[in-house]
Amino acid sequence: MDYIAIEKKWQDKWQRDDVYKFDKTKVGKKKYVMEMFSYPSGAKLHAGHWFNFGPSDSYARFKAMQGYNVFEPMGFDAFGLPAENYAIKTGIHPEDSTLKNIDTMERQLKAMGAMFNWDAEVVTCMPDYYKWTQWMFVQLYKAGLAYRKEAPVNWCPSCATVLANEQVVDGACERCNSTVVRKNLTQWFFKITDYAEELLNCLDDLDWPEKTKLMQKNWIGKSTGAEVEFTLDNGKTFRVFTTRADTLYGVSYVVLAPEHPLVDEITTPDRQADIDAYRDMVSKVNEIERLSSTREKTGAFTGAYAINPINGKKVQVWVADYVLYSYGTGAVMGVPSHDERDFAFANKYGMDITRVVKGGEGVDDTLPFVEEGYAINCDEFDGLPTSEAKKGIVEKLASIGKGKFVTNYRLRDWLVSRQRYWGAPIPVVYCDKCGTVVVPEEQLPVLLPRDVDFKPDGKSPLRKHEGFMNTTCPHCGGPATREADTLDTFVCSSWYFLRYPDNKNQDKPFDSEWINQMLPVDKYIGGAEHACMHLLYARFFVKALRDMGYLNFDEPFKSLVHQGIILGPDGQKMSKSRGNVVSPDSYIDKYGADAFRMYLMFGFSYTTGGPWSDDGIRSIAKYLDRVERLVLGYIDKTESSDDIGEEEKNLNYILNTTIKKVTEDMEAFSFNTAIARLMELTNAIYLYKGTNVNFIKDVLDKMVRLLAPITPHFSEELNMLMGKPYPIIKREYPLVDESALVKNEVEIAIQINSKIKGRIMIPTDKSGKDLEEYIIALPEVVALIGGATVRKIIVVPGRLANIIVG
RNA sequence: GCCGAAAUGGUGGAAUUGGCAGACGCGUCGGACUCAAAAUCCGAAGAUGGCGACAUCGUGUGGGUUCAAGUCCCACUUUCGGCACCA
Repeated sequence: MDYIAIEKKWQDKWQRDDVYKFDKTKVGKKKYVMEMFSYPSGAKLHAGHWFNFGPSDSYARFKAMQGYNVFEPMGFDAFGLPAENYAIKTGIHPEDSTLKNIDTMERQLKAMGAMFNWDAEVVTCMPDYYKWTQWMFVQLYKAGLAYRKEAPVNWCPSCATVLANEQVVDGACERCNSTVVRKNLTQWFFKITDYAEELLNCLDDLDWPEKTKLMQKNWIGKSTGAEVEFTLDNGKTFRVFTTRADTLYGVSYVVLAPEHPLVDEITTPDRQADIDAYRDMVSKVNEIERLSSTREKTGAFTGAYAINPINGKKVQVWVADYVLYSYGTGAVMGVPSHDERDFAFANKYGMDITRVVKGGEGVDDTLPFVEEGYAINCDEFDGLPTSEAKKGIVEKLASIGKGKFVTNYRLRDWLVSRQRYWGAPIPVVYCDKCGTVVVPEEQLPVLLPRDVDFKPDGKSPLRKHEGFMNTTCPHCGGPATREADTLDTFVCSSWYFLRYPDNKNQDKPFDSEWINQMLPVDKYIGGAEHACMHLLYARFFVKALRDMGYLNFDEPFKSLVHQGIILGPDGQKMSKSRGNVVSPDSYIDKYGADAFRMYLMFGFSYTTGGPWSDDGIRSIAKYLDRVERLVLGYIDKTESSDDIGEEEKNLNYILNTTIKKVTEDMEAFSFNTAIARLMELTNAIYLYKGTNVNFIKDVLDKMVRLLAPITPHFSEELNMLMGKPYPIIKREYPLVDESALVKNEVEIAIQINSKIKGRIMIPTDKSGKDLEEYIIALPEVVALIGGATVRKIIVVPGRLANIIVG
C-alpha cells in the first residue's frame, strides 16, 4: 500500500466532508479531550510533540467510535521568552518568527492526521485572544485578587536587565557572566493564596495521577501552627510563625529574614556594616541554595534584642538567609535544642541551648531532639505531652494578646509581572490624580505595539515606546502613563481551555451558559513538569471565575494523564543546542504518519517515554503490511463454509479477549499493550486453518475497527476495500461478546512449598473446598506430593495452587 | 538540599496491583520457499550446569514481612521531573 498517497487522499476527503466536526447540538454526549498546547519555539515539531499528540488523538478517536461527540481542539501558547531572545539575537521580530513557526507547526500537525477541530484554534499572542487575557486581569483586579507589592527580580548589573531564572547560570548572567543580584521592583500579583484551602481540598476528587496530586499538596504546603509576638527594645513588635509553640521556653535567639523591613529600623549603628555586608552577600544566593539543609548556616547579629512573651527572657535578634521573607511571617524563633538548623546555627555562633522537650520512656532524645515528647523547663506546662503543651502555651499567649493559632501555606501569591516585550500588556495606567487605574473593558485590548526596541539596555522594551507609554487616564482624562510590564505567559495558559469552545466570541471571553455545558475538560493530556504551576494556576482561574459568577463548575480538568518525554538518542532532553532533536518528517516520508504514530505508541510506555531509537519502526510497517495481506487475501473469497468448530471457537475467544483488553488498554492510555494484543490477534488469524470465510471476514472487520484509532488512514483504506460504510470513525467500536469468553477448563500452576512444579488443567465450575480436594486428588499432584503430609493448600482461582507439605 | 518518580534479558518494554517474571516487538539463531539473495511464512531462545528429564540462580544494592515479593516495609546507590521569571 502506498501509505503516503492514501494518507493524503483521506486527509483531503475527511476535510472536504468535515467528518470530525464537533456537533454542537449533541453536547450531552460530548467528550472534551485536549492536549496541552505547545509553544512555537523551535521552527518545527519534533518526535516529542508527536508522542504527546498522536496517542492522545488515538484516544480521542477511540472515544468517537464509542459514540461520543468528541471535541479535540488545538492552539499555540505563543507569547514568551524564547521568541524575544531569538529576536535579540537575530533582529527578527517575535511576531514574525512566532507566526511563521505556527504556520509550519500547523502544517505538520495536519499531516499527522489528527481529528483536531481547527476552527476552534486559539493563538495566545493574537489581539482577539489577549484582549480577553487582559479582561481576566481586570476581573481579578475588581475582585480584589490582583495587587501590587515589591518583589525581587534577578538583575544583571552589566546588561542592566532583568533575567529569567533560566538565564542565570551558577549565579551569573548567561550572556555576560557578571554576578546576578536580586533587586526589588514593584510588581503585580494574583492572590492565589486566597484559594489555598480549596485548591488543596478539591484534589481528593480529581481523577489525576496520585503523584501529581501529592506534588500539588506539598506545593501548597499547609501547616498548622502558631504566631507568637515578640517585643523589641524600641517597643515595636513582630511575629514569628512556628509549628512547635511547645518549644517557646527553649528560644535562645530570634531570626528575621534579611529582607525583612524591620531590619533597617532595629540594626544598631555598630552592627550596620555587618548587616549590610551580609545582606549584600545574600542578594547573590538563590532560594534553592538558601533552603539547602546541608549548606552551612550563616547569619549576622542586628544588635537588637527582643522579649520572649512566655518567659520575659531577652534574646538576640539576628538575620539569617535560611529564613525566607516570603514564607510565614518572615521571622522565626531559634530553638537549638529541638531543631536541626537552629542547633547548627547556635553551635556556630555560641548561643544557649536549653532542653524543653524530653523523650518518652526508652526514646533516644539526644539533642537536637525534634520528635514529640513531654515538656520540661516549661513552668506550669511541665510534663504535658507536646500536643497539649502547644495548646496550653498558645492559649496562654492568646489570653495576653501575644499569640494565636494560625494556618500557614507554603504557596505564595503568583507574581505575574514580567519586564519583557513579548507578552500581553498589563492593562493598567497610572495617573497622577487617580492613581492606579485598570483599563476599562470597552478599551481592551491594550495593543502590544509592533515598533519597539527590544534590545536589553536597562529599560523594559515597552517603557522606551513613548506612543505606548503616554496615554490618558480613563477616569479623569488627564495625562497618564501605562504599565510597562507584560503578563506572565502562564496567565495566557490558565484559561485557554475556556476559550476553545467559543473562540470566535467578540463580546466576551466565552459564553457562560455554553461553557458550563462544555467544561470541565474530560481528559487533559500533558507533561508532568506542569504538575505544580500551570495545573495549579488553571485551577485557581476556574475557581476565581466561578466565584465571580462566570462559571458553575469547580475544576477545569476532571481527568489528567501525563505523557512521558521522548529524549534524544543520547538520553538527554531534546534541544537545539545539544543537536539531538529528532524530526518526524523523514520517518513520515518513508513510513507514513500511521506507522510513525503507531511506533511511538508501541515502542514506549506512554507515561514514561524514553530515549529515541528507531529500532522497530520498520517492524510496525511490516505489521501493517501483514494486516493488509490478510485482509486482501480474504476480500475476494466468496465461498464459505458455516463451520463453527474448534478452530472458530478458539479464534473467536482470542478475538473477544482482544476486544476486551484493547478497550481497557485504550481507556488507560496503555497503548503499547493494546497494540501487543492486536498483534497477537493478527498472529492468531494467520494460524486459522478453517474454511469459514464469512466468520474470518467478520473477525477482520472487527480487527480493522480496533486499529482505526491507532492508524486512522490505513484503517479507513482497508475499511473501504472491504466495502464497509465510510467514514470508519462513525462506525461502532467492537463490543465484547461475553459468551465467547467462557471456558470450561483453565490451566493453573501447581506449587509445592511455593516452588512451581507443574501445570494442570482444572474445570472452571469448581471452587472452594471442592476445588482443593479435586486438585490434591489429581494423579499428577499426588505424584508431586509423593506421600508427604499436606499441611496447607492455597488456591488462587485461575492462577495457581500452592501445596505446603512436610 | 527539599518535593515527586524510575531502575526488569543483548535491546524497547509487559506482568490482572501480593499469585506461573520476561507478554508483544527489535536483534540473534534455526527451518521452509528460492539457482541465490531479498521479501514472506514457521519455529527456538533469561543466565549457568547437564546428552537429557531436570537442577540452581535471576527484576539497581543490602536487610525484612509473607505460603507466595518486580510489586509491601526499612536503609542505600544511580538516573529523571519540579523548586515559583523556560514553557
